[in-house]
Amino acid sequence: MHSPKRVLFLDLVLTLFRLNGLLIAEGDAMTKDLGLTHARWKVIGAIALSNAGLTVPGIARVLGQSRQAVQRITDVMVADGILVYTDNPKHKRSALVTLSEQGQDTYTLLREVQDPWAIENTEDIPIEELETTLRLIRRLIKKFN
Amino acid sequence: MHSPKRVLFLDLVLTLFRLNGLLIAEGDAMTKDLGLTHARWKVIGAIALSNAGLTVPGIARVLGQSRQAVQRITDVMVADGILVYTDNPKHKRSALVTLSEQGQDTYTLLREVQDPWAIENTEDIPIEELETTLRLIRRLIKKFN
DNA sequence: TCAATAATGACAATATATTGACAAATATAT
DNA sequence: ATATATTTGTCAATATATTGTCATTATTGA
Repeated sequence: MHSPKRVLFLDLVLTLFRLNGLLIAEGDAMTKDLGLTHARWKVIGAIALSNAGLTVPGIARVLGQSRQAVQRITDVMVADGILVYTDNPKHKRSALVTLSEQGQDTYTLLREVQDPWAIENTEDIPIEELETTLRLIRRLIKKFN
Repeated sequence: MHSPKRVLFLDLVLTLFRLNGLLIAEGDAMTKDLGLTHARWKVIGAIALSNAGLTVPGIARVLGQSRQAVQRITDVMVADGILVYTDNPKHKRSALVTLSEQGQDTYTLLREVQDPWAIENTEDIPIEELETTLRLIRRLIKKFN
């Protein structure tokens, strides 16, 4: 029994792996001069895109990574003065991770390269397709959570 | 100036990172009993989905990874008897990576869990949305290649 | 309320991946 | 053809990520 949907989906999964790698490479190239690595700009991006504050495990969930991996990199970034652990009213031990002043400066610089990049690469893509894709990705995330 | 497309895209990127992690977790859970890790089933999947043969750098390109990382894991898998390096008529040094008999058996077992998984998780998703998404992802890959 | 369950920080061991470098093979352009 | 650029295998150093464990804190359900 042939199921084109099955093949489509497995193809999509493989393609997502590939895009994931390419996006990381794009980001690394983009942030080379800012002294960032993908482990770092991912964390900064996750914090920046969050409305409420994020804890270390929260960042890990957003990024689809283990909390230990995120903890490791946030510890280094706090030591480097890019991030700050701030009191979390909802949890005694699990601090909120926020951008320090220096971190905000870094984020500003990041935006200066990231925004044109985002605009340039979506120029020829209809907004409806972006929305359909984002909705589908979110739907899959919900399944796998 | 607000650009909803820019935000949409950055959101999509972050969401893709997350799905990437969840897909790896899904695959690892699915293949736990087969003695596979994501580094391994990704390689098997890439080979299986390729029509022509794949070299180590070819697999790396498909997976969006460094060729060195793939070389490392294929070396181990060859030592374990899952993969075989076979003559590449098009290149003197760069062998084609193929499944051994044992590797094909493993792939059969993989399919037995992967297929139902793929079917189950696309049941409620219209094929048009899958196609739109796959097309968009491919379009992005082309940009970043 | 309070017992059971889940989430979290911390630490360690291991696996996986990137980056850089070099020589050999291949592809490209002129 | 042939010089130039790219690709590839290999090795090494380093960065990043996962997995497992345990004590502590939060959350949930009865």
